[in-house]
Amino acid sequence: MQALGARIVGGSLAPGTSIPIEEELVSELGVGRSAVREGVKVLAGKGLLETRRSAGTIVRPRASWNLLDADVLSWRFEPQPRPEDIRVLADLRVALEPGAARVAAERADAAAVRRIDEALAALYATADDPEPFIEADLAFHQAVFAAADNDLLLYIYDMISIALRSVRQVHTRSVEHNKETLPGHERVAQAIRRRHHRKAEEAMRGVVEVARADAARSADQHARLCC
Amino acid sequence: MQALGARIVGGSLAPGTSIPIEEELVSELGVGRSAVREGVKVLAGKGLLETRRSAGTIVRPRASWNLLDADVLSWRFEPQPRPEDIRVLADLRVALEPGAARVAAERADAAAVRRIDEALAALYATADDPEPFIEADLAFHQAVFAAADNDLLLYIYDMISIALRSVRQVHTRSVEHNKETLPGHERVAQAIRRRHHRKAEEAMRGVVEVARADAARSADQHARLCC
DNA sequence: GTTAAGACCTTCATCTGATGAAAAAGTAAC
DNA sequence: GTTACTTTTTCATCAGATGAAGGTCTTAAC
Repeated sequence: MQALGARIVGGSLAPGTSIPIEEELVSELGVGRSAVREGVKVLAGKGLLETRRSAGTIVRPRASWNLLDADVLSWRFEPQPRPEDIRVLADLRVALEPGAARVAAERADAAAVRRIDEALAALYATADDPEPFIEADLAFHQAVFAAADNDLLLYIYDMISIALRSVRQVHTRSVEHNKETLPGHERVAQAIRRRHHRKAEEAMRGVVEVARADAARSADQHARLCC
Repeated sequence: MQALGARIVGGSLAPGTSIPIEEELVSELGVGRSAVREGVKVLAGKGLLETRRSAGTIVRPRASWNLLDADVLSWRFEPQPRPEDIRVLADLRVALEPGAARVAAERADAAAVRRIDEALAALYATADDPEPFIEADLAFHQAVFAAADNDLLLYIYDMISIALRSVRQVHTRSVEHNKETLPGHERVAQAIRRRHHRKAEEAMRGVVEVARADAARSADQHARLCC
């Protein structure tokens, strides 16, 4: 399943083409027919494959893939995310997070606010330490999504955080840079605490717009350095 | 797969409990062991199940389900969505769509703008006809998401539209009501056409806030009528 | 009585072989 | 050239066997 999935999402098995027949996969991957069939069925369940009797198994068009499946996201971002994917991710955050912060300000109960404040404290506590800071950052944003009391929204953020973890190595975040982001996060937390949805949204927009600009810059540098 | 998935998402197989062993499912569902195993594997791929050797197969906690999987969403919203799920869906649109419209205004190319205008025309053309109007409405919002040039965002909307199709029967939309929503949609299209991201966002917020208020009202009425 | 090592049992994991069904491809008749 | 038939390919499903991993139970030593 992993082998096939990574090949499809990675692009070496293009949509529309048919994958080797069961028997060939058995010998190629060195497993039994049952294993092949179960793997193919799982990938079909994720929208990557479609099996047709007597016509083989073909790779479905990208439009029908479960793009927000944890495995599919990993195969897409894991080894080295493409610059285009980094843009997509940054844009998605800009589109989503301000609105999520707004709903969080509308729906947050006392416990949710407390968890956001704790996450904010962890952010301040780790500002000098790049690695833990990234985790604290992810935890802060997750706490905001959790405050919106909406499992679909929280699920989307969890998938985004999978991708963000893969992208973070591209970001060359300095300690100074981390500290600069603290006031923005503080404003988000404060607005949610005061149930001020407009301010929560604007504060979060500030945070993710900065992140998007950073990502664009990092992607540029990265492209210049390695190519 | 369908039978088990619907039972899990529907709640009659609670998280943490173990499902019947393979042999029992074989006789219960009237299929072979291979079919059972393939189905269980697919559900495991969607995060609903977890198999452990010698310990049976258990239902995973809700937090690890692929909530934005098309099948999982169908099982959740299909027969009759719960009022709580309608709220979740309406909140998700409020959180997501204004931001998506903003990014659409930033990224839309000429072809994307044209497709939005076509969808808008279809909206006007079907305003007197409730059923086609709903489809035109879904198509308009999809065109906006498509304009953002972001496959993850578009995927999220496609999943939302699956849920919206199930919810629409709850909405008792009148022809007058439909016509009242036209100016809002017009404003969204115009703002995107003019690449005015702030206005696109505000216009879309107006549209989805109205939809949220309608949904809340309909859910109330529905609850009163049937219980 | 307590404890720990060993046998045993349950259950999923995987392989293999066989049969069936559906669709495509080839073939022959007209 | 078209149509109807046959063959082949390939997935769908069932059934049986073996293996591995984890839990449970017995039993014997202390």
